[in-house]
Amino acid sequence: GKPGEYGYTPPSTAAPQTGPNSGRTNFTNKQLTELEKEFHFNKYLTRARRIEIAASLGLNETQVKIWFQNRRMKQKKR
Amino acid sequence: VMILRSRFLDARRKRRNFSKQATEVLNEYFYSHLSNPYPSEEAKEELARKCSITVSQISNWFGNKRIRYKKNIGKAQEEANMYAAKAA
DNA sequence: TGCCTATGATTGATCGGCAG
DNA sequence: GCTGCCGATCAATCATAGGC
Repeated sequence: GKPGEYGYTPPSTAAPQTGPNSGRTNFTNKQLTELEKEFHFNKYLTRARRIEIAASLGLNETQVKIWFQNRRMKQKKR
Repeated sequence: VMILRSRFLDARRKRRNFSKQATEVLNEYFYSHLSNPYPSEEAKEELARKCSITVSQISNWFGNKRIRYKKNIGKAQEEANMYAAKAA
């Protein structure tokens, strides 16, 4: 979702490219387990490590990058 | 779909509704700032004290309220008028 | 007791702003 | 000029609470 000016936002009419929501990724349990394991080892990823993780889990770099970003924010919240 | 929701078995899922007084305070703030229902960090802290809940819970409440209000502008109008009258 | 709606929490992804 | 991160938010969804 995109944050923005408060007001009515018409539902997106974009056709789902793949799966229920083309926009939201549904990570598998295995992917989450591996990402979590990596996070406990390193809170930040280097470009090289990110590419490695993404490839091994069948995800793209952006998904891995965003996951770590959200994970850090989650940890900070508690 | 067999997506293991085991991760959702998080204890935090065992929520409890906020007190009626807390909801009153939150709704009063929301409807009196309807044109820009985004409380500052300071405002959130004050609301958190008044409602005896955490700042994160205040953020969650406003996040849910903003989205759900927009999806029901018509139905929520009644609630909006109620709090507008209360404010006046 | 069962079902449906209300509601708090979670999370992948986006937006604006800042730093390198 | 471009990329990553932070903080806040969005939007969809989950799971339970509450009402009938």
